[in-house]
Amino acid sequence: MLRIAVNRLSSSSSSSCRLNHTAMAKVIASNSNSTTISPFHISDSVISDHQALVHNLEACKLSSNLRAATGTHGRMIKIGYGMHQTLISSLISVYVSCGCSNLASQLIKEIPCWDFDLISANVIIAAFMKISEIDIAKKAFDDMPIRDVVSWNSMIGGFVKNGRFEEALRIFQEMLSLNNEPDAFTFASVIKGCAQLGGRDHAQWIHGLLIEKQIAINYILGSALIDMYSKCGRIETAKEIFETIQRNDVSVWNAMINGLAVHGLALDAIALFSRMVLEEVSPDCITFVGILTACSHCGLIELGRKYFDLMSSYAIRPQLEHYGAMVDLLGRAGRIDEAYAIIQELPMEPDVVIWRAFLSACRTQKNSHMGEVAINKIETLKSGDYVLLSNIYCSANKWDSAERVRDKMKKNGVRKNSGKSWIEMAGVIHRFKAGDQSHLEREAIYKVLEGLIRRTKMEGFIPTKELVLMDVSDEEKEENLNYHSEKLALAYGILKSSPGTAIQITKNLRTCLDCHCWMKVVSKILYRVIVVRDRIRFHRFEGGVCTCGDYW
DNA sequence: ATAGGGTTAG
Repeated sequence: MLRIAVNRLSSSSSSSCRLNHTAMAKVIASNSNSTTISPFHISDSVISDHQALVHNLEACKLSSNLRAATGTHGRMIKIGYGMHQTLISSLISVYVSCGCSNLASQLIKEIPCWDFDLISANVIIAAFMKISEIDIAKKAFDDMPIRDVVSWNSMIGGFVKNGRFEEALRIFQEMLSLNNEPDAFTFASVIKGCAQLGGRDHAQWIHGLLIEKQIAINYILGSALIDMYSKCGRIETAKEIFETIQRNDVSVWNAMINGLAVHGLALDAIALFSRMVLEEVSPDCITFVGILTACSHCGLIELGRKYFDLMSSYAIRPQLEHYGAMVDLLGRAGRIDEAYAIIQELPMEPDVVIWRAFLSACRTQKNSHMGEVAINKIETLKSGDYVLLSNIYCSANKWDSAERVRDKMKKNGVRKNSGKSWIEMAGVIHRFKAGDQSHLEREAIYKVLEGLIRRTKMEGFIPTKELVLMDVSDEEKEENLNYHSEKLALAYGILKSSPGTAIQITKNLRTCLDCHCWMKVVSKILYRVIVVRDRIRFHRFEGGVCTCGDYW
């Protein structure tokens, strides 16, 4: 079974915390004789050693004070609490919140036998899920003699955070089958997972279950539901929910504004912003991210500028992400110089996100010179960066330069992540990567696809080969345009659904130019609506045109 | 001890 790519894992590790075990021992040793172990200076004579350590760890966690944490760790060992399970779990949680995942992992490996009490085990699951040490979290969960709703929620939420939606759903099903009652926390995570999956049946199912369990829809669940229905292509249902729930929290508005934005309804998003102000809900920094990206994806340059300037009247100072949205807005619209000017005049240091937005603009504008400027600013190049640069050279007909990028990528051992698309049929998610051979019905799927390719050719469709060179490794050479993942998913949809019904596909990357053109033609010759949700927005193909107006 | 809405990229 294929797995969805994990996008944007939230692992925050500070460079100052990259200690190995020996270093850890040194820090501990240097602190254990110190008299200022506790940030609160609790005297041992007043309370017990154990209680003092508990207090210390609480304080360390609140202040994210690594030095104090290692100091406390040292003291724990010194006074014989080194293997105390409750303290260990607290310490692990402190190390994680300090961004020192390696210390947390090291520590758990030193525990010879795991017999954590309920709460300690829950702490450990949450901590290791946070740093994507899924196997450790799983082991802690599996070893528990008794679990409560928090244990289940931490596992489900952890899987969702790490992009493993199928496992999240599986464990949720297991929770239900063992007659454990889900609560609002459980639903928030499962709804988020369904949002990422993008399947309408899954969305309907979890919403129905939420109603059946009579769980009150607070602003968190409300935002999650709006987000889910938007991302599953049911913007109308999202709007209905928005109208019926309490809207006094900004996140509900943000979810709705972003929902409209991913559907390319920038003007509706802006109208909602005005209504929000009328209803006296203050926009926050995320509201503006939503509005600016809405403008960006629709090419509304002047409106984008207007809302960027409007931020100050709400006392919101633009952050990197707002500047990033502006770079994207201008770059996408072909105003490379203005985008570059924004970066140069930043009141803070540009991050990789900014440079990637700029690089992406260089790609759409086929500007290899500025693309080189951008790529040199990105310290650790990821596969996507190489692919973008290679694509820039290809579209500028600089084949030898493209070749050099691919060689460099190979030399550095970077593999291109393949695009994945999936489609929900009768409540089951079917996943495809480019040239996928793993589906049970592959023969029928390829037959449908080849038939479609013939028909689109007859219709005069010419493949856009400009980027074919982007296939980076030898093994992937056979991945040609005809078998891109979205085409396979579409073929499966056509194979399995009745004529005339709409087909909805979800993709983990941006849709490619060739596939986009092709989908338009297919929608026309089959008289069918095809909906593709890509990484940033929805495309609705009907009668040979797409709702994105070919601007994306 | 567990939950919501966010910018870039293939």
